[in-house]
Amino acid sequence: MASASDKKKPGRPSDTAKREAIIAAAGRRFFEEGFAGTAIEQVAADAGVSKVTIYNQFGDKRALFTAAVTSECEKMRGHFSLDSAPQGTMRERLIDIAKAMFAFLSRPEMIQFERRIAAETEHDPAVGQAFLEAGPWQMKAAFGAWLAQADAKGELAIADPMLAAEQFVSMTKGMGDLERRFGKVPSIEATEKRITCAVDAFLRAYAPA
Amino acid sequence: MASASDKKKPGRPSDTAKREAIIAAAGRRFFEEGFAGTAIEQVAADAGVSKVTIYNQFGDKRALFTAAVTSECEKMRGHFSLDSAPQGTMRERLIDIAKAMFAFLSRPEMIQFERRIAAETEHDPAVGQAFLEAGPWQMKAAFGAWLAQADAKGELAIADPMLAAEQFVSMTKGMGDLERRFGKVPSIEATEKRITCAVDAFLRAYAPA
DNA sequence: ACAATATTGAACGTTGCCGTTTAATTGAAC
DNA sequence: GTTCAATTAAACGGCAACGTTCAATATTGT
Repeated sequence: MASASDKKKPGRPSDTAKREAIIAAAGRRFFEEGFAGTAIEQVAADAGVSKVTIYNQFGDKRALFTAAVTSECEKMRGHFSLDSAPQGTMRERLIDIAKAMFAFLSRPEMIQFERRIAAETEHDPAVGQAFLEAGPWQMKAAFGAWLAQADAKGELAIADPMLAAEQFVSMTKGMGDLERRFGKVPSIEATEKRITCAVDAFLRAYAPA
Repeated sequence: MASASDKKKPGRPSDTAKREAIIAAAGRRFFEEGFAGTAIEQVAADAGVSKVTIYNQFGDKRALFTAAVTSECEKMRGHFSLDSAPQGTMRERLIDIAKAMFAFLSRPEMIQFERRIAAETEHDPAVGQAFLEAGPWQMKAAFGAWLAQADAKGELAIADPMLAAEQFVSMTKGMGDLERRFGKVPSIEATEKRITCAVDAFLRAYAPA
């Protein structure tokens, strides 16, 4: 039986390459200039596309925005993995994980993206929800499971892994990402120190008996 | 000798009450709708003032924005104090402080303000800098001093109080303020548990020998 | 009273931008 | 080649908003 997707529409098909170019250009503009500050004609120019094509494919400025957001969220989904460095002592492994996390989270594009999503959440809560599900919550679940496994193996003594995961991530970030969000780039040394001290504090708090 | 401020300009003086009303209205609009999304005529209407008055007093839309930001930062400056509950055990005191901090930081106006400042920092780094100095950095210094005092009295064993202050604040916030920034309001119970567990972890990590 | 400045309401020019329309072209499928 | 739909450039209507100008009025110091 032929499914609905088998129905080949007659005529010229829409150019998917252009569609992707549009979404990419829209993301760049939206996450840099904001929603109200972005002109669709500028997006069209960036994508090398006519403005009418955008309206034909997305219909609306807000629809284009949500398309850009969901695209970015999909790119983010599962982008962070914990398979880095399963070797070494627990302290070394935690430091590696913390470094990878911090590096992933403090990329300029990520900071930019978070800023805009947060600002836009006020008018469209669904945007914030989508981001939370695609990013932070997935990361928390993955790392929480990792900690639960460490607890089961007796390498750590953690009663509530999900909460400990939050504490760990929060401590490694410290005020670092906050400062970044407000324009100050922390030095390498400060970041290193922050991470190692956070790991040490975490280990003192959750060392097995 | 007469200073420059003694020079009284002839003619009608500018109405300071109106000026404050303008700044207040501008803050409300800017921090709710964003810079690009705010219409000066709307600000004028909110403040019960003519649009020309705004341009006479501030000259520019961006100047009005920075005036609103600095005003808000001044209101924030020193608004948070640590004199709450100097009684009780260390655990009780820390819990009280953490609750006060979290309550202060997760007020809707504060979340809104942070969102907009972060978004605007991209185009005007001075805005982010001003916010950091008026808010987070002052708070960190105050609480760091508090921890150093506790260390001196032997109630805690903290080598680097400033860094420990970051860790404490970060843990008590956990993902709470992040979720708030993206639209999810955490439940009272979750917040309470997060705070007490953070305090306990902090005490395990920094208990005196 | 007078001079000097503030404030106001209204209107204006300009710009930017959303969303639509039109006519013409291009490209794929049959 | 025909047919159907996507794409394009250009132009338009309309709207919102910035910033300015102007004449009239209000408010203060001398």
